[in-house]
Amino acid sequence: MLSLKKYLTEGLLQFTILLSLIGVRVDVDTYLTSQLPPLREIILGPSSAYTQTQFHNLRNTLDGYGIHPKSIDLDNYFTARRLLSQVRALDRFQVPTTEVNAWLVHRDPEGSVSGTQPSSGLALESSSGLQDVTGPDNGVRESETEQGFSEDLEDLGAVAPPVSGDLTKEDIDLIDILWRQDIDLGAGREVFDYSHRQKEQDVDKELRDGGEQADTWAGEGAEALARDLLVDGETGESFPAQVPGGEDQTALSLEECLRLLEATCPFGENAEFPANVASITEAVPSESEPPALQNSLLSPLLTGTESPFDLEQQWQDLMSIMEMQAMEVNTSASEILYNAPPGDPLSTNYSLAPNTPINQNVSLHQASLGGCSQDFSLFSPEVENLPVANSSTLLPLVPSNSTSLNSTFSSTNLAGLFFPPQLNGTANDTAGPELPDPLGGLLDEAMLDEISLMDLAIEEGFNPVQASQLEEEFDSDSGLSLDSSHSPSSLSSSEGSSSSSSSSSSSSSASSSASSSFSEEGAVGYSSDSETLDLEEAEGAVGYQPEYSKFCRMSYQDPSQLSCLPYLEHVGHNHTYNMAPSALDSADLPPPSTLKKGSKEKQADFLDKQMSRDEHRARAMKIPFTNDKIINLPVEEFNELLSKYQLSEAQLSLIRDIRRRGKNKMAAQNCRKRKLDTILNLERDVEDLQRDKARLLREKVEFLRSLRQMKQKVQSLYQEVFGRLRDENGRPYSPSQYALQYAGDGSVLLIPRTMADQQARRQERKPKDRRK
DNA sequence: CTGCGTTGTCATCGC
DNA sequence: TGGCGATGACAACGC
Repeated sequence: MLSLKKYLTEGLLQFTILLSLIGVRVDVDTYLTSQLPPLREIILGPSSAYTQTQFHNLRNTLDGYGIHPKSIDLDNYFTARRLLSQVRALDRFQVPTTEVNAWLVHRDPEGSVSGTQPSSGLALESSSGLQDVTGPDNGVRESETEQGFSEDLEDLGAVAPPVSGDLTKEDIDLIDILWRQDIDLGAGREVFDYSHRQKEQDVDKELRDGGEQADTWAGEGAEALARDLLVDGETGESFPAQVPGGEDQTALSLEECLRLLEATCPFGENAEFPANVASITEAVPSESEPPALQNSLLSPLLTGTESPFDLEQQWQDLMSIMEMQAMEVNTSASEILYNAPPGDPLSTNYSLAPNTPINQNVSLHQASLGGCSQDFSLFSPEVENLPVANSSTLLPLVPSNSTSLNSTFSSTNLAGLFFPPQLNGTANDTAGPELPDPLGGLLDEAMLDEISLMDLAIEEGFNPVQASQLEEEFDSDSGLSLDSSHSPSSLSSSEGSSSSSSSSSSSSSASSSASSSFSEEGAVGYSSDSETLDLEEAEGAVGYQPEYSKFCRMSYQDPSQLSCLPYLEHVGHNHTYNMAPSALDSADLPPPSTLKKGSKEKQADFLDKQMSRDEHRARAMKIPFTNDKIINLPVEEFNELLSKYQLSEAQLSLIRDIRRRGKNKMAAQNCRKRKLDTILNLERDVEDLQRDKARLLREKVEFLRSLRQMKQKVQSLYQEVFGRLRDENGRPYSPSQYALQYAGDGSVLLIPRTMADQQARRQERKPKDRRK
C-alpha cells in the first residue's frame, strides 16, 4: 500500500512537473499548505535577506507574530514592508547569466531517470536546511513559524552567516551577482521548498526517517530531486490567488506567493549562495549517475579542472556554442523563432520545437520564473494549443479584486514608471490569464536580427549539411564537450599560429573557437592536410583557413628558404623555359662525345632545369659573378662589383636586367604574400565581427528577458501590495479608483487614479520632450 | 585537352 | 631623374 501510494504520488508529481513544463501552473503549494500546515514556512521559501535583519528585529521587538501568528494586521504589515522594499529595489536592471542553466536544461530529461548534478546539489542544500527543519517536531515548527522570516531563511537552507542590516551598495551588487549565479545553478530556494514538501510527504508515508535526510537526499533521493528541480522552478511561477477559502488561507497564500516572488528577485540571496556553492561543488563527486553521462553532461562546466564558477569562461563556451547553434539555423524565420539554441536556457522559454518532446527543451527558467508561461505561449504555438491557459490557476490572487487587477496594474503609473509606454501594454488587451508580452516587439526585432545574422552566415558559405551534423553532435548531450574538443584545435590553428595581428582579442578566442572551427571545417577540412599544416607552420603563416593551404603552396619560395625546407624543394616550379636555346646549347650542353647517356646527362639536365633563365643567360654571357650577388647585393656593393670587372655593354645590361627581374620576383612574392595575409585578416575580421554581432544580439535578448521578468515581478508585487491595502473601514481599495505611485524617493504611495493618470501622462511626455 | 594553381616577368605607379 | 618597391596583368608551366 505504501509503495502504491508512493508510486501514485510520484506519478502525480511527474505529471505536475510535466504540466509545469508546458506552462500550466499546478498549485501544489495550496494542496500542501492545506494538508500539512507545518510545512507552510518550509514551502514558502526564505524571505528576502535584504530585509532579513529588519524583519528579524521587528519581530524580536514586537513579537507580535508569536502572539498572533495568523494576525492579518501583522502579516500585512510585514509583508507590505517587504513588498515595498522589493518594489523599490526592482528598478535595478539585472542581466541573468544563464550558462549553467543551460546544462540544467539539458540534464532535466536525464535527471528524471538518474540523479544528476544539480539535483545532488540541491540535495545537499536541502539537507543543510533539513537539519534545521526536520529535527524539531511540529510543535517546534510552530514556534519557528512565530519567530519570523529570518528563521525561515535559515530553515530554507540559508546556512551562510547572517548579513548585517546595513548593506553597502557593493554588498548588494555582490548579492545580486551571487543570486544570479544561484538562480542559474537551478538551486533556487523554491527548489528547496519543494524538496521539503516532497520530503514531508514521504515522512508521512514513513518512507524516510527524520535523521537520514541528508544521506537520503544526497543519494537515493537524487532522482526525485531531479524532478523536483523542475517542479520547484515551476512553483516560482508565482501567480498568486491559488488559495480558496477563508481569509487566513488567503493571507497565507499571499505570503507564500510573495516569497516565491522573492525567489526570483535579486535580493535576499546573500545568505543562501554559499550553501549553493557548497552544494554544487560537493555534489559533483557524490553523483550516483553513470560516469559517462556525468562527464558528458557536466564536464564542461562543473567538473574537471575548470572552476565551476568560472562563469566568464563558461559563458564564453556557451556563447560559442550558441554561435554554432545560431549559424546552423538556416531554414526559416519561424523555425528560428521556435527553435532557439538549446544552449540558451532563457531562449528555450519560447523554444519548444514543434517536433521536440516537451520534456527535453524545457528550461529551468521557464519552470522557476513566474509568469513565463505567458511569453511561452507567445512563442510556441504548440504549447499554446495545449491546455495551458488554465485560467483558474493563473488568476490574480485577491479574490475580491481578481477581476480587475490586471487592468488595474496595467493602467497604473507604477508600471509606467518602470516601463516606457510602448512596453507597458501588460494586460490591457487580454482579459484572460495570458498577459501580452510588452517586449514582444523588441524580442521579435532581436530575433529578426538574429535571423539576419543567420542569413549572413549562410550567405558566407556556411555549409548547412555540416551545420546539421554539428547540430546533431551538439544536441547529443555532449554539446560542450564538442566545444571543448574543438577549442584547442581551433585555437592552435587559428589564434595560435597567427602571424599577423588581428582585432581579435584574447577574449574572443574562447568564444570564437567553436564558430571559427566550424567555419573552418565548413569549407575543406583544415586538419586533414598534414602537409599543408606543416607548410603553414614552417612558414609561420596564418594557417587557419582551408583556403590558405592552397595559398601557402604558392607561398614564399625564396631559394634560401627552400634550402631550409628540403621537402619543399619539389614543390616549387622551375621556370627555365624561357631560356634561349642557343644559350642552353652553348653554355650547358657538355661535349656529347665524352658523356654517356646516363646519370651524368640526367644530372646535367636536372641542374640545367634547376637554373633560372637569368642564370642561363648569365652563364651564356659569361657573367663573372653569381646571380645571387647580382640580385641581393646592396647598390653600393653592386656598383663596386661592376667596377671591378671590365664588362661589355651587353653584359652590363643583362646584369641590370637580372637584378631588376630578381628583385621584382621577390617583390612579387612579397606582394602575393601580403595580399594573402590581407585576405586572411579580412576574413578573420569578418568572423570577429560576426561573433561580436551574435554576442550583442544574445546580450540584447538577455536584457530584454530580464526586463520582462522584472516587469512580471513588479506586476505581481503590485498586485500583492495593492490587494493588501485596506482603507479605514478595512475594505480593500478599488483598483479603478486608486493606484500605487512609485515616488522618486523610494516610497510607494496610494493615490487616486485620476491623479495617477495625470502623472502617468507627464511621465510619458517627458521622454518625448527629451527626444525633441 | 582543359582547368586551375603557381611562378616569373613586364609595365606602371608612387616614393 | 634614376632607383626601388609595390602591384596589376599576363604568360608559361605543372598537375
